[in-house]
Amino acid sequence: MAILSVELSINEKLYHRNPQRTELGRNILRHSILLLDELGLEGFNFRKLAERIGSTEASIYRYFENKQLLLVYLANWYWEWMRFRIDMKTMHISAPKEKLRVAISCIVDTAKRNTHIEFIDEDVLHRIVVAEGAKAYHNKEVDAQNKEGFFLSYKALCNRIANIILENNPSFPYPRALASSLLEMANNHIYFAEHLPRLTEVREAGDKLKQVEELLSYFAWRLVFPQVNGPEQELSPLPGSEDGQPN
Amino acid sequence: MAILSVELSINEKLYHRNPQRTELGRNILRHSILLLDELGLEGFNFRKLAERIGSTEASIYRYFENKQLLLVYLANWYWEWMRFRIDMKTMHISAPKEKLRVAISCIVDTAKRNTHIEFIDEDVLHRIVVAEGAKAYHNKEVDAQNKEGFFLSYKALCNRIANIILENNPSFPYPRALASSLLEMANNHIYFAEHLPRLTEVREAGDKLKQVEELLSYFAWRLVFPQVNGPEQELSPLPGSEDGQPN
DNA sequence: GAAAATATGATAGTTTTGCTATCATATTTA
DNA sequence: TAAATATGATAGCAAAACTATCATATTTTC
Repeated sequence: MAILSVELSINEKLYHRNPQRTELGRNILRHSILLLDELGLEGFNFRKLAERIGSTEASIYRYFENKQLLLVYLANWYWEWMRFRIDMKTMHISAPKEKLRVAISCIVDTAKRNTHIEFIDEDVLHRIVVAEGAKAYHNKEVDAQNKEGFFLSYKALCNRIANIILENNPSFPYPRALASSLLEMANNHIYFAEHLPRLTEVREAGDKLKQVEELLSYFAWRLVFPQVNGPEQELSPLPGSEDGQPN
Repeated sequence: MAILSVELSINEKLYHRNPQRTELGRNILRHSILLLDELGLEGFNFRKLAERIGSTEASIYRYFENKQLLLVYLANWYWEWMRFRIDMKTMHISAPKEKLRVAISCIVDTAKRNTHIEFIDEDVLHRIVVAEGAKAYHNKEVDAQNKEGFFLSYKALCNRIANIILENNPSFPYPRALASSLLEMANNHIYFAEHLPRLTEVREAGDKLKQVEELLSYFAWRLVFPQVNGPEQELSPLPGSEDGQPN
């Protein structure tokens, strides 16, 4: 379990002052993650965050223009981190199928990290991305923000996964669409299992992340290799258990 | 082109006063859709809406508790409307494949309506659902709101589609997950094509909705009928055109 | 058709959010 | 040691997110 001191590179236009470089900045990152998790984006604001870390609103505004951009920053951090993990874990693999399997396990975040970054709680950040991530790009400023490169990390991540898909099937017609759909599905089904279980077969009980991984594998395999049935081992990931849940 | 005067039934807990029943209520619905489309959820508020329709903030609060619940109301309206369309258009069909094809065309909203409701601009509402729909359930109150039944329409819709999937393949292990994923994918890929085109193969040019329909069909067919290739006609919906778009 | 109930508008006010400005002081860097 | 930079303290403002009250329509009911 190494301590990663390498700074992830995040688009500089996302902040006024680089939060990874100062004590206050790292405090803002650490506690914004915790507070966003507690309150949700709508309940969260810079005043509460300042209070929590014993600083002032004005100081926080010196780092981030507003909470939406802080969210975009955190999302970028997550996307960069996921791409880094995928690269790390697929680098030495040559078999395309195994690469795809590993990528999917990174997407659902089951590929347990052997690295930690002191000021980012990755599990809590994962929850935030699951619950609030889509809000990073669902707003009226998307086009302007996209022009500034705020979503380059997401696109690079998507592209990385799309390439692995193409390595498996060079004539697959929708590599990017499948990649982005796998990314979105991972978040959605984790969220649905917890809050709107009627929208998915993934169950809160047991290892939810493992189930999501199986779901994504099932989809990816059937789509990318139309005649085959699954990532070597399983044929039908989930027994069609009659659900007893009412919600 | 009939005028539908039937009131869609929306969970009564979503409003204080039924907006479909009064002139002001219908004005709120009509103009909230237009204004949400213009400003996005974050830029939208009841003051601006009141100004737009020549009423007052207080009057609008007599109908809806806040803008988030108004959004949930509109989303419910959309879900109910989609389910109604699917039922209408599949009712007389007995072939499961054809049912699924029709359902998908309803999901992406290409199944052009032959009905209109005077105070709802369905095309604009569709844009709102695409851009803001996910915010209806991504908030800290989901669990409480779910308990109140605010998402019953979405679940019923998802269930409807899941049943059509099962009619096509009774042993398909993820009918609900596929149904909700198709619903989410429809919105996402329309949005991506417009704002983040690197995340999808769907192109802004040409008939975007038709392309999304082909994408969803491709996915659904490969998943539900693993040996077959598409909804009768096409084998490979999109030629792998090298993309010249930079975003 | 009068009385009662209900809906709207007008106005005002409260609290919270989102954000900017200024100044003093601490800390770092040159 | 001087200069630059970062933070904290404080203040303030405009807008958002409501709530309350009262007068006047309008509708409903008896």
